Amino acid sequence: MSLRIHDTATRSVREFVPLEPGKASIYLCGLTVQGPPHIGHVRNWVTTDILRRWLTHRGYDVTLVRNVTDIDDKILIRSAETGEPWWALGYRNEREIRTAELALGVLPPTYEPRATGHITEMVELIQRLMDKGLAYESDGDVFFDVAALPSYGSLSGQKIDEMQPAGDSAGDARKRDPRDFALWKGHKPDEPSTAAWPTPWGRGRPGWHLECSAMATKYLGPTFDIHGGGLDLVFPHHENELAQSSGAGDGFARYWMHNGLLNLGGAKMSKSVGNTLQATEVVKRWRPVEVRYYLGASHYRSTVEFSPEALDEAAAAYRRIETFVQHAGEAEPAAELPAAFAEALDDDLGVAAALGVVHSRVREGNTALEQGDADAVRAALADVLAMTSILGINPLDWADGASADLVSTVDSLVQVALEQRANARARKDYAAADAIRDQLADAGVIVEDTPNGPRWTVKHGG
RNA sequence: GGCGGCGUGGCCGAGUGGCUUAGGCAAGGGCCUGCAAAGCCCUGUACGCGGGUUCGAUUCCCGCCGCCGCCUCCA
Repeated sequence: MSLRIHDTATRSVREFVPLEPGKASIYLCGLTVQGPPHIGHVRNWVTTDILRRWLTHRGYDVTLVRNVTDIDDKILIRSAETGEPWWALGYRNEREIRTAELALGVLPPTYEPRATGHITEMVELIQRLMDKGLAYESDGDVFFDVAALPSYGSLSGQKIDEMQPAGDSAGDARKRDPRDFALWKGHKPDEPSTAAWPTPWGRGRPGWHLECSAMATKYLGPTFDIHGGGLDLVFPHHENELAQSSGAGDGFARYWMHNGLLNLGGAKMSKSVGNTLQATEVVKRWRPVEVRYYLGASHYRSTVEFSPEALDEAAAAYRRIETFVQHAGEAEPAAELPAAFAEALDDDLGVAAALGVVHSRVREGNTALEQGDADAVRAALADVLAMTSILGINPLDWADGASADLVSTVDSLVQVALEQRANARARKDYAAADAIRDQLADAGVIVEDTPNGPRWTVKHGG
């Protein structure tokens, strides 16, 4: 079977057939860098990361573009409030993205373009829309003429006449229609002069939707495979992107993938609501790999109500896998994945079902371990490593970075203690034996007895 | 008002017109063990409510209730 993914535009699961054989192009809407990333954003990255790893495993050469919106109303407002230059604010938060991404094992995008670096492309796109009669200039601003594009609303299923006219911009007298949206915003006197660029229609800055159309097309071409983002972006953002690009004559995205939102306290985690949990904070309380397991474990299209208890459970589930890997010795990751695992991921990225397969193999591996069936242990381990690598949670990749020398040294020291403990146990002085074990535990070394003698591991925090 | 989604056993979370009806966490019992830990085995019989279709529905249809998202900046 081949990969099938849910496409918002058709509201159905469709077989993924790339534009070019052997290649997959993905555009993901990134952050507006008014603030640091929260774990709702991280969930989106983890989903995309798994998709990317899966496509790569399937033999596709993946190009992933995730933009940075580094100029927008909110950034300027925030800058005005704090006195920090808008661009400094943007760079600072952009660095936070990279930090969080790195911590969570999310592979960095192929390209990560900033909006302000693509003004030329945006102006060209506006010009094309103007030439087609789909955009008009009005008192320094340039708007998209929604009524001139009959297909407007097709992505989100919105009926244009049923839309609730609301919001500040709806009543803008410069618009021909309240639903028209800004492609370009004329410079206002109270805004910094650095936040304005020259255009045929005067100085100003780009509208949010325009940025993505321009950047996606620049790096992926007029038509590309997958456009991703959070469910909250379907309307108006993605609808407007589609209107701009298709209006200009580009094919644009062939599949629209939207991930469900992460809720906190019963409401969508968002900067506007203020119920955000910063990625850096979560990673302090749980190991990053555990957070990654948690965020990836439920289906990407479902809503997740964030809860510390659920994250604890996810962490326990991950540790079960990790413990097996630690006990199982060594093996090369399997060249071929278990069929059920592959089928689960092919079915619209069924990570939860795929994890079920991982845990089944772990149980089989543990049984083999108990029975001393080395071949079966190795086979199970090989499968587990291969599967967890696809999901970005291979315990070996997340192992603490102690050098081999250090491990060897600690092992020698622990062996000395274990010898004393063995002596104590031999003379049935269990109080002394347990004292040694407790002391090691205090030092972070967990000792477990097995039929083949004691083994030790370093305790994980959290 | 319009568009879309969700409600599964103590918890998280897949899934399916009937088949032994995922997986994890927690709980109880057992095995192993000096103890502990890890692990293995067993147990729990769930699908918001009310109708309908069907030989049979948690799964399809209708209604209702509850929750969430979008229609305004938001991954």
